[in-house]
Amino acid sequence: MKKSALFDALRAGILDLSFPPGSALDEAALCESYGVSRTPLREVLQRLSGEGYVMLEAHRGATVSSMDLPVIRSLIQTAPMIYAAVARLAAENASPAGIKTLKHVQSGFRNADTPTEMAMHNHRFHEAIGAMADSPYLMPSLKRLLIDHTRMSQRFYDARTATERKTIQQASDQHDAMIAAFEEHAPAKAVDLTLDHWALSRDGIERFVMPPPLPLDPTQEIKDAV
Amino acid sequence: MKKSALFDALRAGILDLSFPPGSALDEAALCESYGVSRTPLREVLQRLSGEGYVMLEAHRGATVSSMDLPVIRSLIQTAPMIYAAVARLAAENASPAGIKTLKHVQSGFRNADTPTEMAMHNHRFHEAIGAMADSPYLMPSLKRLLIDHTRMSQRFYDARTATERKTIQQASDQHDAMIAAFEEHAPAKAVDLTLDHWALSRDGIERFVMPPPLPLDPTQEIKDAV
DNA sequence: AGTATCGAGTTTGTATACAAGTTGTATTTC
DNA sequence: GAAATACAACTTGTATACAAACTCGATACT
Repeated sequence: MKKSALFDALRAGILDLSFPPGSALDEAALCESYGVSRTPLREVLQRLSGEGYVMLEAHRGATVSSMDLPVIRSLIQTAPMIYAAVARLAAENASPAGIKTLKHVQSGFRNADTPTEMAMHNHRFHEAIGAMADSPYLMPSLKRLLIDHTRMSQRFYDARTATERKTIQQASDQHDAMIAAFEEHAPAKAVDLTLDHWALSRDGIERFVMPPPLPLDPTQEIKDAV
Repeated sequence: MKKSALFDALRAGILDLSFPPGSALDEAALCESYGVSRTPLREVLQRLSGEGYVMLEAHRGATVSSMDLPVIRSLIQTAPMIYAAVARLAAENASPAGIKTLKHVQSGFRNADTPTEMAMHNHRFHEAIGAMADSPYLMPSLKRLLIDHTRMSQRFYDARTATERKTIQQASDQHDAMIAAFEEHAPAKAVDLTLDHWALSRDGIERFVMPPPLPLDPTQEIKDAV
């Protein structure tokens, strides 16, 4: 069980940006802090690489997958299509068991109180939709998508203004509506809701990519940037 | 380089069905025959598992991913959508370099003389389209799809009748037409051609899933089934 | 006779030692 | 003083030995 704990820890750390995109992962240090030897650690890194969390280059170690501009462009271009396709299948294949886990995850999402926790529950929510869609071929893309989407939405859930809090509430309501659409096997409705949900999320991504401009006073600027 | 050779060998063996779906892969035996120790072999298996070639269960070793009926249903349901999406992006993002490799792979496809070689070149052809589409989020699904599609199309390229040979010729012509559509940045055209191409392939899959009925004589039937 | 339990044998998982490769620094040369 | 090369330190890759888990057959019990 030690190995899976290590896997989950690294995965969570990458998703919540404690391991920043592009940063190098030191084998020795990770072995030390998780108390495993290099063999299982390396197997974990291989798995993480297979799922798109890290990049593995020969003789050069592991680095957290980057999130540069072309990647973000790709995400915005591809995400709605994949989410919509998954939603359609989920509505078609919805099972009582699937709906139940979905409701459970969603209640966890509603009760979350830190931005990171919200982002993680949102991740699980959409992963659960993928599981219900039950398509071994779409799942890999969905998972890949969710990695970057979750990383970018860290800012989304860090609500600072009343407007932002309202937006989050809106996203949560959309989750509920989506569950209802799945439950009544309404693919078209599920797709529409999913696209609305995506549109909402897009704004958060834009805030992540283009943060508010720094103050014009240079000394202030340096202080804020740290 | 030994490790990547091992990876390619296993990958090719799985795609051409020399390792049948569902069969177990013995670590010791593979180490023996490829002359590597278990550590790199296991890393290769991890990678293959990440890409969907094998299933890895704890304390239970690696098995070649199966191709049971639900999976095939999923494939038929999902494939056209993914292929179409990839084709659209490929047409939009087509680059001279991408077109060049596509033409190269296609000439290899035309000159292939065994069913396996044809299936492999077809695999590479569609992988090259995926590369040109340049979407890190669609690629994983495309690759997953191609694994099973290639395994199922082994029968497709094993032409026994004049009709079957004609069908293969038709598929090859479609490849050429698709390249042309990419080259002139015509997404709609590329999508249409891709869907036609898929329709053709579907018949081959049906022949794979539902082989011609066995003779009615029971003794004959048992002999053939072995 | 059927089922449950124990144990030998086999297979998988982990740790560690060693080999090979890469990076960065220092020294030498132009 | 700048550039190139060689060396040293460090990081990654591989082999092997050992530990843990599972399988399957034999024996005992219901």
